[in-house]
This record gives sequence, C-alpha cells and structure tokens, in this order.
Amino acid sequence: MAQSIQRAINLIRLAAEHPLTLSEASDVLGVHKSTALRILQTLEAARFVRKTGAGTYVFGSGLIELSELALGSMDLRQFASAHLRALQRQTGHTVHLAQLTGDEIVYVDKVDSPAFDAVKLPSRIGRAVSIYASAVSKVILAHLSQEERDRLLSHVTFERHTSTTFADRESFDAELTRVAERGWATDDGEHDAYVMCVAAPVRDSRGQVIAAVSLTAIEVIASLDQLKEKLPFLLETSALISQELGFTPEHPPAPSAS
Amino acid sequence: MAQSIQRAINLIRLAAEHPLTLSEASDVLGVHKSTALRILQTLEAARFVRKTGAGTYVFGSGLIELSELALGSMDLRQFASAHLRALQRQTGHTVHLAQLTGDEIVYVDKVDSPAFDAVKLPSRIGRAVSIYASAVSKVILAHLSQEERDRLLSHVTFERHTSTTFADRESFDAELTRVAERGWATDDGEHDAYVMCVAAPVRDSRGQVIAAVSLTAIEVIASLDQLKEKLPFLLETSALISQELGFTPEHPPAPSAS
DNA sequence: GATCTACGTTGCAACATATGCAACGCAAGG
DNA sequence: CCTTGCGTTGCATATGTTGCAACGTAGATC
Repeated sequence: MAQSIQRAINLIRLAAEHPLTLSEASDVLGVHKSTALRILQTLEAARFVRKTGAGTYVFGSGLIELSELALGSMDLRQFASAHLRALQRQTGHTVHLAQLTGDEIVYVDKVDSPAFDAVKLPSRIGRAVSIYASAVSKVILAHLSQEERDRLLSHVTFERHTSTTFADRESFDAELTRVAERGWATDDGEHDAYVMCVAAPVRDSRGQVIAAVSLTAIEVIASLDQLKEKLPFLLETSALISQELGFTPEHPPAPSAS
Repeated sequence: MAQSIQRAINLIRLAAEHPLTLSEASDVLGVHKSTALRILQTLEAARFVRKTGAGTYVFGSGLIELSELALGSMDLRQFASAHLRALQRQTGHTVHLAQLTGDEIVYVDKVDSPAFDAVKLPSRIGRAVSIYASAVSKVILAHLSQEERDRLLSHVTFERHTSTTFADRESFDAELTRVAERGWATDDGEHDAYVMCVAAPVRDSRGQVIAAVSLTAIEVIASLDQLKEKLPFLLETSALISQELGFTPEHPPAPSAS
C-alpha cells in the first residue's frame, strides 16, 4: 500500500540477514540505485541501518535499542534471565516469561528446550499471547484488580479453540478464582490441543503481579501431570525473580506513614 | 530526504514508547489521519507494529525478531548471559560481550554496573566498537588469521583520540602481538581518556576466537590496575562461556582423518 | 432511548514527492 | 593508461502519496 515504506522494510530485512551493498539493494527492489541509496540514507540517519567501513549496510543499533525499549523493563529481563535459564536446565522444558504491557500480555523472554519440540512452539518474543487461553495470562489476570481485569477482558470475544477452552467469561472467571487461590495456573491444551503449560506469578517490590513464568511442553514430550511435577522448580524460580525485583514475601511493604 | 519513510520511522519510535492511537499519530506527524493510517497499515503488514485489541498500535514482534536475528548467534548470547551477569556481580563493574560480525566488532550484550557510572558509558548493544581503540577488538584481532586481520584493518584510518591511542598500524600490530601472547587485552583510556577496560577471548568448539568479554570502569571508579585485579574472574568467565560453546581447553579438536 | 461527538476507514482527484535518467568522481584491475 | 564497476548528485518527469469529503461505528451525554 505504501510503496516506498514497503521498500524500506524490505531493505531492513535484507540488512538484518547479511551486509548489503547498494547494488544488491537496488537489484532486489528492482529500482534504480539512486532510489535505493536515498532509502538507505534515510534509514541510516535514524540508525535503523548502519553503514560499515566497507560501505555495506547492516542492521542498525537504533532498532535494537527500540526493541529493548519496547520489551520494556529491561530490569525484569535482566533479573530474570539467569533464573529462566536455570529453570530450563532443571526441568528440560521450554521456559517463557510473559508480561502485562498496556492492554496485552506479551512474551518478553523465552528459553528453548533442547528437545525437538522447540520448533513446534509458535511463541515468539514480542508476540502477544492469548489472554483467555494461556497459563501465563491466567496467572496475571487472577491477581489483577477487578477493574483492570474487566478492562482487559471487556473487548475479548471468546473463541473455542479446542475442547478444553474456556469459551465464556463466566467459566473463565471461575477458573481465575481457582488460580488466585492456589497461586499457579495450567493450560490444558486450551489454545493448541497438544500444548500444555504451567505458570506462576512474578511480583515486584510492591507485591504487584507484573509477569508470569511458565513451563511449556507438547503432550508427546510431557503430560500436564508430568509438568505439574516440576511445579516446585517453577515456584522456586518465580519466587527468586520476585526477590530480585525487591519483593519480600514475609514482610509486605510497610503501610505508608505509620 | 525520504519523507514518507521518515514518517514511518517516527511512528515506529512512538509506538515503541507507548501504545499509539491513530489520531495521536497523525497529530504528531502533522498529517491527515488517512495518511497516518496507511503508513501504520504498511508497517502492520510487516509486523513492524502490531494493532492491539483496543485499536492502538504498538511496537511489533517483527522488529524484535529481526533484532535478535541481527545480533546473530542467539546461541552465544543465551550461553553467555548467565555468566556475564555473574561476572558483573562478582566484580561490580560493567560487563560487555562483543562479537565479530561481518567486518566489524559489535556489542551483543551488556550488563550495567549498578554504580552511577553506568550512564556515562556510551556503549550500546548493537553498536560497533572502535576496532583499534578497545580491549575487546584487540583480543579478537589478536587471535585472527593474518588475512582476516588485514581485511578488517586495511581500510581503517587511525585517529589519535587520546594520549594513549595507538595511532598507526605498526604500533597497533605490536600491541596485538603482546595481547596474543598473554591472552588478554587492556584499554588504557585509548578511546575515552577516563574509560578503562580489560578483555578476554571467547572460543567456539573449533577453538576459534569469535567474541570477547570485557570489564569496563571509568577511572573515578577503578584504575586500570584495579581492573586487572579482577582478571581471574574475567578469565574464568570467558573460559566458562567457551566451554558452553563446546570448547575443550585441554583436548583441542582432533585433526581430521586420523 | 435518541442525539451528538470522536474515531477509524474508504474512494478519488490533485499535487508533491519519490523516481529514473544521465553525468560525475573515484578506486581497483587489466 | 584505459576500462570497469561502484557510489553519489542534479534535475525533469510522472508516479505514488496526500488531503479532502463522506461514511460507518461506537461510546458519551442529555
């Protein structure tokens, strides 16, 4: 629809793959060299691409910085990173970290399982996760205030993806109540029939639940019950990350002015 | 120079900061709403921005994926991550991981020091580092083949940034020889007079040096000698990362066909 | 419950903007 | 020395983008 922007997008993609010469850029786009040059110059000014000493163009740090900005709370990622990787090693399963950003819940980190099921998991860092058919969403929603929960769920249309999907607000609310009581959530193939998850909440220094850690496996690898056996590791990990964020489980923050 | 691309860039930036409504987008750009809409639609098709359920636009996963692709070797980052953070904790200093990509050396990870000097360090993930005035470059160059080293240095013009900068190829080559012999490198304020570094090499399973880890501090925080005291931690870290990549220090890979 | 306002979306004509061309500078190679 | 390939600049053209006006919709207000 917007031609020149589409061209710029293509060049960014190319530059991400390998260093790009001007001639190659114009060839691929099928435009004159001067056209490609001007696009690249514009992108370069924004540091979306970078010109190397050899005159080739490569993916720029500007975009990398924006990515990290958008993933927000570098703090969370930095603090969580080591624990997530440890959890992966302990359990052997794929580990996700998801966070509430704006009005959606988004994966902010992922540690793949070395098992061959990793490629089959469609989750990607930066992608939004189903808000009513995932373990991480349940954990986060379960600990939100009623208004917040309403805000996030009011526009949702429940689709029955599989036989276990919670297909209306009432049954989903009941599930959230259960999750809030026991402190962790499951996903029994509610989005994809073969994908199982367990998730636990991450709290910040104020005790607010701001994120969730999950273990994921396809049924061929591990049943939901087998995943539940790893719950101690999962809960330990989410507790450790919360601690790094300044959460003190035994001593809730002192009420102001006392 | 390229107006519509510039506008697209601005919108991406805005979307990275906070969810963006169409009206806000058109206001900021000073264009008609339909114009902003078409730009956003183009970006959305490329997953450079994502449209949320509420109709606002946010930074898209497409760019995040490209960032990670461009940072290359997710392997290296994933394996190194925990060790880098541990090193930061052990030493208290800012930790960098830099990698040879194409014909430049680029920061691929960074763990900030909690000390107040962190903000003064201009290094950024994804940014290229001076190839003749940094400890990480020295370490990597010192272990490259002669041809590779020539390729990377042939187009370089040596500028004397500070009184300690190596300002010509001959003295720099001599420095690289020293670095190769002792196995680690320093940066005695050669780029910025107050910034000190020590760096050590990271090797892959073939024994090739593919990256470098460094400790950085401004002189007010730690002198170069004080940084050198942390060398055991640094060397331990670089060895651990190399091990994770499959490097076996005592048993170099068996020569082929024996 | 009706009206109003704000927002996002589409079709179309006019214009501005991006485009291709041609010419130039430059470096590498024959 | 000439040739070839590369990146870069100025300029006229026309293509693609823009703004307008009108529509649909949803939420707010009375």
